[in-house]
Amino acid sequence: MSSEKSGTEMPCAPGGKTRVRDRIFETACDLFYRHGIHGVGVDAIVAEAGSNKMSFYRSFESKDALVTEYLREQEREYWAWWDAAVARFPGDPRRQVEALFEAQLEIAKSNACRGCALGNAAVEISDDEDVLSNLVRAYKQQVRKRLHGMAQAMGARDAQSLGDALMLLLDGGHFTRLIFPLGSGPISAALPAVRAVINAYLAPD
Amino acid sequence: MSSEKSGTEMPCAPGGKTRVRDRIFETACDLFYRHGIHGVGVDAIVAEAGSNKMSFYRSFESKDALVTEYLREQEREYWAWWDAAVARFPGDPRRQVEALFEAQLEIAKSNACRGCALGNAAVEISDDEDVLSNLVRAYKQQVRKRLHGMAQAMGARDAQSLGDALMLLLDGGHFTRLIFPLGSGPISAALPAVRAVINAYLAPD
DNA sequence: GCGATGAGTTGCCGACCGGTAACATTGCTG
DNA sequence: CAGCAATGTTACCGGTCGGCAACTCATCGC
Repeated sequence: MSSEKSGTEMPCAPGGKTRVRDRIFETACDLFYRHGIHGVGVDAIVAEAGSNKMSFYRSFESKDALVTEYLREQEREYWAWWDAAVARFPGDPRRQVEALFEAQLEIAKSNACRGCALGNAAVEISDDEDVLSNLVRAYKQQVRKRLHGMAQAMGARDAQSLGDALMLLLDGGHFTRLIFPLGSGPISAALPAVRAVINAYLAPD
Repeated sequence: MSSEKSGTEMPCAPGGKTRVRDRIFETACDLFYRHGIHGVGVDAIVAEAGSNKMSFYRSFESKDALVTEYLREQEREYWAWWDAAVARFPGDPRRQVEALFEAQLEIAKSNACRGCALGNAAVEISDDEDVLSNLVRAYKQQVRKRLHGMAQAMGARDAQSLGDALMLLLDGGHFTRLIFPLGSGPISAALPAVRAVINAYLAPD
């Protein structure tokens, strides 16, 4: 344990070769998302990935390290999704917010959707697990900050409040999606609600 | 296993005697709420309750049975809380909804608040755990139904949509409360958002 | 004082948890 | 082909999980 850290960067590193590490990681992400972090053991992961525990511990320091990486990956994907939705309407913050909720509804229609991975993790992890909870906290604060920024760009009367209201609607959609399948849940009412609160905060006093 | 079901109804049944079963149950509820269902073992419960495993299994059929009872109790308490908040403004559905969100904000100010126990359980339990997931599902449907009813009583243009929007705000508050402590989170923006969406759905169009 | 009942104690079970050692196998590359 | 790195196999460790048997102790009404 000196110069190299994990042997991930190989000299050869060919093209699309399916590394065992990647297979395990993707399987783990899938299982964590579907059954929760505490609900999935290392054995279940490697079995589902068609591998074994030794290969797991050659690629990951511990289960905890895997969980951390899982959350980081989820955050990465989430912001990529966010940026893609927002990028379609540059300079139009109101339309951007609507696009976010449209995209959320689209995702919610998938059977695999189980709401927000980061938010769900917040339910399972306790406050004394610093690394994980700080990660989730930072993510949520970033969501709040971005929504606040968009509300401000709209010229809202109280940008902080409008941003917070939008966040409630967003997370409400995530939370309810856990119970109501497909598009049958309250999440389908998100867009009109979004428009209503935006209108209220943009109305001339 | 024939006539009696659990031996709860005793012939003597004195006054305020602290039954071990009750002590264990209250401890379990507290721990489940704070650390999640999967995050608390039977040993931890009985240790915290100052009892032991045998006393536990004399009072409860299994941990699963305890969890079921925990969720039922949470539901009972939730509706009691709901009814109390609503009862202050009979015949005024709009004011009732506002009172609900006021009461939610009040609870959110407590350090012990970790959002919605039933909703949090939905994150941890998988769909194949029929008893639990059906219980949570029924609860959420009931929330939705009640909000729909209140929206209808207000004379909203689209009562279903308004009820769903309110539910998103309600559950959004629960979900965000897991991360943001005390009154520092977006939940403080719930009330103005509620008023905005209600206004929008009541506006003469 | 008696027995009934509730509750605590010790100890154990099989299963699974996260994690590891030693060894066998594959497969690519020089 | 040799050699080496990546992967798979088996067995194991200590700990904890949910759950149970057997015994003891305390209380309380008769």
